[in-house]
Amino acid sequence: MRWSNLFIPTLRDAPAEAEAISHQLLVRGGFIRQLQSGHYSMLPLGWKIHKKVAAIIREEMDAIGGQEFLLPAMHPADIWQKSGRWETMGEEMFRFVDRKGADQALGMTHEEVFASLGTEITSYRHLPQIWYQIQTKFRDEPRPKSGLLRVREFAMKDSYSFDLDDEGLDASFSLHHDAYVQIFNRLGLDAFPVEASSGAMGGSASVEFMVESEAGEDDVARCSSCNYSANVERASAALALIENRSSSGEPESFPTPDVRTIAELAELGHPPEHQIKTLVYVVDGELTLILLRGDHPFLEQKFIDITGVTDLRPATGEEIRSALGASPGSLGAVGVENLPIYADLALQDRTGMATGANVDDTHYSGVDVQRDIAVNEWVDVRGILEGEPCVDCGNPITISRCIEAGHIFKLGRRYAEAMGTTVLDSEGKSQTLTMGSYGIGVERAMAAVAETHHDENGLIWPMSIAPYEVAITLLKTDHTDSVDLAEDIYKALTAAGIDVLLDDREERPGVKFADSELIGIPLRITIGPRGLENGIAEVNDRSTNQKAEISLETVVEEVTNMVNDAKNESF
RNA sequence: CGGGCUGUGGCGCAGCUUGGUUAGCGCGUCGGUCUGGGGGACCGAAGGUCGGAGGUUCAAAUCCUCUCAGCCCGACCA
Repeated sequence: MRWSNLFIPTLRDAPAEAEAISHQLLVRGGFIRQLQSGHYSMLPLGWKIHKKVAAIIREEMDAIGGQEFLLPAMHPADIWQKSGRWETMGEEMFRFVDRKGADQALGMTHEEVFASLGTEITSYRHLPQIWYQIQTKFRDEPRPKSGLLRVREFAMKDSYSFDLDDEGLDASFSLHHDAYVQIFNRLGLDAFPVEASSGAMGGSASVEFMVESEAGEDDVARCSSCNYSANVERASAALALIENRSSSGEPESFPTPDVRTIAELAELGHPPEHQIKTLVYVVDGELTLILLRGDHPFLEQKFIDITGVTDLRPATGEEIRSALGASPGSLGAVGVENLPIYADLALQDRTGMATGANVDDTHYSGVDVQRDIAVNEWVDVRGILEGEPCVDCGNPITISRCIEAGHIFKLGRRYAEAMGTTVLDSEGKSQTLTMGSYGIGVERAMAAVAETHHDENGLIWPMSIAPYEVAITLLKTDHTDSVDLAEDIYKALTAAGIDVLLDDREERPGVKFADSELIGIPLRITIGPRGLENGIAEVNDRSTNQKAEISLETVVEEVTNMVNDAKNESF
């Protein structure tokens, strides 16, 4: 294409509201524009990348036997009511009523619809099936942010596997796992799999594909030496050994006026690791105590995943006072018998602990957890800390910020059961299918690439998804020989199947260089009188900043090879 | 939902405290001249309901009230 005919509205300054670097560069480069918070228009340049990302995903899904569908974005309420998610999805699902008075929703994901279609699989002989689509999802996010990273309307590749048994599901899951590795590799994303929480999707296991980036929203714990990696929402760590302090025969109360926090109690000679933190939550409507070591944060997601509760919120001050008779700061579980008590595993066998006495301004010391507290259930609900020992090998854990680029789930039979997705097995008996679901957000993948592939001059797209593979920068538009040469090279490269952008605008060279770097075209051929005289063209590599002077005789062939090499490199 | 910030041509901003000609500046855009290997110079021009509504006032971008939108932090989130 000729740049002079294209709509590529580049900006010198990023809009003030853009903070994430991917957001700034995608707007400045003329790839996207915001319509409203969380909704972006794809401009021609952005849409070209979008299509290339989607094409890679399609190739890899097809390669594992996936079949492409396209399902409606708008759903009747009843399929969501069948799975129970009409209620549980809450405000995140866009809902409205049509003219007939029927409840409608905009699809945030498609387990229900695909599982319904799956009822037409009638025999085990037709299994396994892998079905997918690349389609628009709508989610009323409480806070869209960072440009394309978290939006309310986006294209998602979502796929769904149907199998008879767990072995089949494992196989389908593993195929997706490998396909995802391949997809992210081809996108130029350094994504790694981590154990994840399944959240609202439910199911037995899930793996997220993470790309390390400050712009991300997840924290991932990784072992510095072995392969252990997990989202902190479910990560575990071994405990560094702590010597128990001795306990006397029974807890002793002592006055603690104005002591409200772990830190304040620590000043009185009770370090955080020798304290019990008592949290009061309302769990599915029931007031509940959750105990942790003083220095350990509580991770609600781990609690939800372990207990399977659906509704969890901190208790209010009044609720706490009426149940325990004291205010936060002096709470404890010693002697509490009428409330359920969950305790973190780190408190097991601990003695000589300090905790609130359920009397304002009073604490206990010498608490023996086993002896003095009626723990109903021991659970791993603490957030792990940087540097703690790995559960597998004992080496220190590091925690890093990541973008969740993909997430794959073993769903089990939950949705198939709700939708009646059954087949007859080899013995003629009806069996409910087991499902997996697997997602990649297309725009988020673009943003993740932008977030990790840029320099001070702009974006640096990998060859595999670059909007144009080669830019021809024509320095002097009134120099006939240059124009003719640029046209010839443009035609020859295009004929060789290369995506070429001919910058034939009547702009000064500096503007053209700056623009081609901003929009991140991987290779640039510079054509000008000076090179012409010497029979050479200058070829610049955007990622390495290397320049080569190549004879005009061979430049088409060499650039073609460079493009194809770069495309194959990431396979 | 809680906290903070911001809305003035396509983009970035000033003006607001202390109300007062025709609302400025840079970038970009259009026409022209000179230029031409890293966002060039000069001349000329177009483009603005100052987010919206109401109010105070002789007079409102500026003061008051309400409201809408956007961004950031938190909560929340496949």
